[in-house]
Amino acid sequence: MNTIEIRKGEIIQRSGELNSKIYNVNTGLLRSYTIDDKGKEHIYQFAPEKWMIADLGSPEKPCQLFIDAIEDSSVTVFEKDPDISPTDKIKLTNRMKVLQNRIIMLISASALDRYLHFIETYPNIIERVPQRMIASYLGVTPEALSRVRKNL
Amino acid sequence: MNTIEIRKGEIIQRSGELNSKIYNVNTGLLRSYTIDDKGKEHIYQFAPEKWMIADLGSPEKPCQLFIDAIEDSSVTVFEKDPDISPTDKIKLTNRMKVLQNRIIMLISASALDRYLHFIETYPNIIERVPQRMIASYLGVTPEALSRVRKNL
DNA sequence: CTTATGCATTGATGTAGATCAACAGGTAAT
DNA sequence: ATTACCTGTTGATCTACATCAATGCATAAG
Repeated sequence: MNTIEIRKGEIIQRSGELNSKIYNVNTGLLRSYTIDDKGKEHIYQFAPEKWMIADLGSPEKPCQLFIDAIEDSSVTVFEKDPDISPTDKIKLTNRMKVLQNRIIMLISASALDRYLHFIETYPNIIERVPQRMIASYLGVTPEALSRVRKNL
Repeated sequence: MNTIEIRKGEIIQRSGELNSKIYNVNTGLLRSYTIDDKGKEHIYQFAPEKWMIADLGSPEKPCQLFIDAIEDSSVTVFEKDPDISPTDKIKLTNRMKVLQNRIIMLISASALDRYLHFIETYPNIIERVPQRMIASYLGVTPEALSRVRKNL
């Protein structure tokens, strides 16, 4: 468990690598994402201050997510430890709530509704992230998001 | 922590209710789902033997998921306890891996690919569940899934 | 047997969002 | 200042999937 500085654009985990770390963001902003066979990025998660970010696969298996910094960041690195603290437990639960909501949005809501839900859930992130990344997170194209926004 | 029997079709949790329970399936098959404003179901999770199922929102807030039994089932009921055992921790981690994969599928894969991924991940569930429920899980209509299957 | 209910399939048509392409402003590098 | 790059926007077209509606086929109920 140590703290490291990551500069904007720096990749700290690549798809296919082995990795047993969980990152806790102190300052800045990270993201995790996949790159599909057409070279297209699909963002899985944003992690601003106080959020955890990791590929949750088994430590001995190659992970499927890239993680990099959208802003210069300071993160604390943990091992994927079977022993977790009560605080981390709460975070884990919160994280799962987010996943739950997101899946529901993805299977049931239009691009517009997903966007509205997003700005409600992450009001602070919108200004810090390029629009195309939000589109990626929402599972739509940047063009589609631009058109959604045009209609307020 | 006690064990209860649930008959096929029985609803053990409704959207809007307060609920602080986590269900561990011993035998049978449960599902959780939402119903949108058009009355359409969107399945969030299937839970066969040895799986956990719950709405992970705060215990004091109304939950958003329905949970019912697709088959006669026997389930063990737990409180959403901040203290979890190492075994449960592993289950929780597995659960999050599933969520991760599912989100990636939803934001990046076609109906066909999602279906292929599904039968790979849950080969045993396909035969036990009506096709329209799988469609719901995949976030497509039954008609669309039927057409996907027609092309092998 | 007859009727009813639920599921899968098929066809016709509609539409949200993808794709492709061009263009405009902003910022960084030379 | 000039070039290059990146992001967002807008338009034209395409397509995957939704929607609506009808049909067949089971199993269950009278």
